Amino acid sequence: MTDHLKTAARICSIIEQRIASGAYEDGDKLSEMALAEQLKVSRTPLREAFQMLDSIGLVTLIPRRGAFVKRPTMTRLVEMFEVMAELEAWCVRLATKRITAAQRLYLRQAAQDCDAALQAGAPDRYYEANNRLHGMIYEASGNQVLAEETQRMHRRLRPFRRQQLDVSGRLAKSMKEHADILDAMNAGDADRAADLMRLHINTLSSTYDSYLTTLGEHVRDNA
Amino acid sequence: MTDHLKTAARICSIIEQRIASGAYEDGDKLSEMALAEQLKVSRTPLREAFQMLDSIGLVTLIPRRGAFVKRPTMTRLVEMFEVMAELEAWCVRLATKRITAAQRLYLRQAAQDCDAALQAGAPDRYYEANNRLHGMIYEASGNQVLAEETQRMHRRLRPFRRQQLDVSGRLAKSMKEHADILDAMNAGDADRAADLMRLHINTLSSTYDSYLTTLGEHVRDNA
DNA sequence: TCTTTTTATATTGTATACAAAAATCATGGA
DNA sequence: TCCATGATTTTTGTATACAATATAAAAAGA
Repeated sequence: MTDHLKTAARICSIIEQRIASGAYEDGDKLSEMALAEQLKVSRTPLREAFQMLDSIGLVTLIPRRGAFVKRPTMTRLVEMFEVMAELEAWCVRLATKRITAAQRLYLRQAAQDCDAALQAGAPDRYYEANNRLHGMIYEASGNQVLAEETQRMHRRLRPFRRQQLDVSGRLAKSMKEHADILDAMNAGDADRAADLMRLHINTLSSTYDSYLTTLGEHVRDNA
Repeated sequence: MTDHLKTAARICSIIEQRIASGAYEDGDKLSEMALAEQLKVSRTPLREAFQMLDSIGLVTLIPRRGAFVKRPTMTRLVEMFEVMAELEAWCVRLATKRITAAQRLYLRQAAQDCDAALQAGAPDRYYEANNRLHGMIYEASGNQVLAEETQRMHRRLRPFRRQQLDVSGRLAKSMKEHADILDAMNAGDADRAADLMRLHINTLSSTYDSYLTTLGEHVRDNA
């Protein structure tokens, strides 16, 4: 293998997308032999991928029985966003108080890169800069464990994210929200920064609404 | 294998304990062949265990190079407790508003079982009932994802927990704190319940101080 | 003697082989 | 016809084999 970037992770991403896109339905059995042949890998790295998927809650591994698709319901997706919003809000609250001068510079740079990518209409660059901006806030929280957990939750939401161009000026709105959050941070207003972040994540979550249609599910009036 | 309870998890626990106890030092290379022979398993389940340990941050997996022990520093352990405290506080805040009648009953039962085990001087039963109590609060939050993440963090802290009998009336103090938290929940005072939970976790964290000595590390005046 | 290049050894990543358990199918009885 | 029991086939869990890379050791050159 010249992949260098391990096969299991690649397989994991593929199956992830299939689950998110609805190619697999909830409860579907993932046959090792069939998938191994289809994806041109042996069972060993495939089983590794299954474990990854299990750890992010997209499949259920039942001993001696196999891997079964666990497609998140809309309710569960909302719950993931609730957790995400709260984690990020906490990060930004801590970061407001603890951020270093260097981190502040990197953060400003990431925000500028977001802006530039938006102007240039380059969604890939926007995506990268946006991740860098959020990741920098996690780090600036000064709590490495919190940063890792938040990053993990971010990663878990990724497959359900619409990777589309800017529809209805959503990205522009995000930019404005970023600016407001950074302003609150610079002003040292941790509570406001946290509240703004919560709103920001909720705004993002609305872009996942399309998931609902592919799900054919009624939203429970919970959460 | 008649284990039924998968070997990888068992291996994972063993290595976990070795790391926590200081049998392995930070940075130690975990040789697959050597460990496989020592633990009487093949490389396959051993590598599974390595991945588990990687996912809970106790080893670093470097491609084509191997698994290396990543022993948490005291700072990191404190960070884990910070996250734990915040997650549990959030759980109890939500639970105060959302708990069902049935869950309230189970919660009360778990608290009584804690008490009974304490009176009987049965640490194993206390341990089980205590886990049940906390787990019930996670569930009662009504956010399944939050509950899972909190449970996960609880699991991660387990190897660093002193599994000792009641020293200096610590368990009795815990009991009182449980009672106060449940009182606040019953009174519908979410903020107070959350604050009390934070204090409760911080009390628990002090019992991990012994880790410091085995670590031979100076606590940074951070966090 | 020290550095660099080449060769040999050891270790990881992946594929395959084998054993045990589960699922499927078939047969037999009520 | 339906259910139960037993044989057959799949499928999973673990061990091993093989290929590719990294580590070490040795040899050559400065």
